[in-house]
Amino acid sequence: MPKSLPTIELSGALCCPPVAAGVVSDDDALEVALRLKALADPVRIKLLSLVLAAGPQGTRNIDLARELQLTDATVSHHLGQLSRAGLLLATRQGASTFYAADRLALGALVTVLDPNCC
Amino acid sequence: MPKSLPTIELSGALCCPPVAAGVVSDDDALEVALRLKALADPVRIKLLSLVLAAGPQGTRNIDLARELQLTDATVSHHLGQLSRAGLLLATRQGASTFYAADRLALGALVTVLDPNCC
DNA sequence: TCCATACCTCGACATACGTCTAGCTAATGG
DNA sequence: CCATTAGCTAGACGTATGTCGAGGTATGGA
Repeated sequence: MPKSLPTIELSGALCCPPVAAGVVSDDDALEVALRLKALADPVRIKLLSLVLAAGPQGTRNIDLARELQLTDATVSHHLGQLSRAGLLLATRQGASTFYAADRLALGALVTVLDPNCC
Repeated sequence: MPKSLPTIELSGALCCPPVAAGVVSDDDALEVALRLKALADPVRIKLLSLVLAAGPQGTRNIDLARELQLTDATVSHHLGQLSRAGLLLATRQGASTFYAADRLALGALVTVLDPNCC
C-alpha cells in the first residue's frame, strides 16, 4: 500500500454496477474495497452478528466489549470503522449510544459482489 | 492486530451459518474475515472483475499486469491472495497460468453476508 | 454539587500489508 | 543449445492497522 488509499465518504449508500457485470472503474473498486476493509476483521464480523442479533433497537459499546472481551476503546474503534463505512446506524440515548446494523447498506454491498446478480 | 491472525486453510468452500442468522463463532468469524480480507483491496476488486469478465477460460498474469499498470510481481502477489482464499481457480497451460473466478466460492461468501438470507 | 457511568480521543506499540527490484525456474522457439 | 518469455519467490521499503492505557467529556443520579 505504498500509495495511501484516499479517505472518501462512505456513509451514503453504495451504488455501483455489480463486479460481475463488467470491469469496474477505479473509483468503484475503491468504494467497494474500503467497505470490505471495514468488514474484513474477525472482531468486526462478530460485532456485526451481535448487532444484527440485537435487532433494530441496537446494542451499546459496553455490552459488546463485555461480550468480546475487549476494552471499550477497542470496541469504539471497531464501531467507528463500521459506522464510517455506513454499515451501522448510531443513535444516542442519554449517556449511551445504541448501534444497529444498517441492513440496506449491507445488502447493497452484498449485491455488488454477487456473481449471480446479472 | 496484536494477536496475529492464524493462517488457516481457505481453499475449501466456505460453509457456515449466515452472519444474520445468529451470533457467529470465533472460528466462523475468522474464516469469513480472512476471505473478506483477500477481497478488501481496490486492486483485487478490479482484478476480480477483470477475471470475471474473461469468463471460464481465465486470464494471464501478464495481461492483468498490463491492464492494471502494475508489475507482474505485484499482480502475482494479489493473485496469490485471491487463490489462497479460494476465490480463483488457476490452471497451468504450458508456460502460462490462467486464472478464472470461482463463482461458487464468491457466491458462498456473499450468501453468508446477506442480511436477507434468513 | 459531586460522583459514577458510558463513550470517545490520543498516543504508543507491534504487526500486517502493498509495492517494487532482483533473481530464479520452467516452457517455448529458433 | 541458447535466447526469450511467463511466472514465481525473496527481500526491502514505507504505510496502515488492531490493541491497549490514560485521560477527556457529557449524562444521570444522590
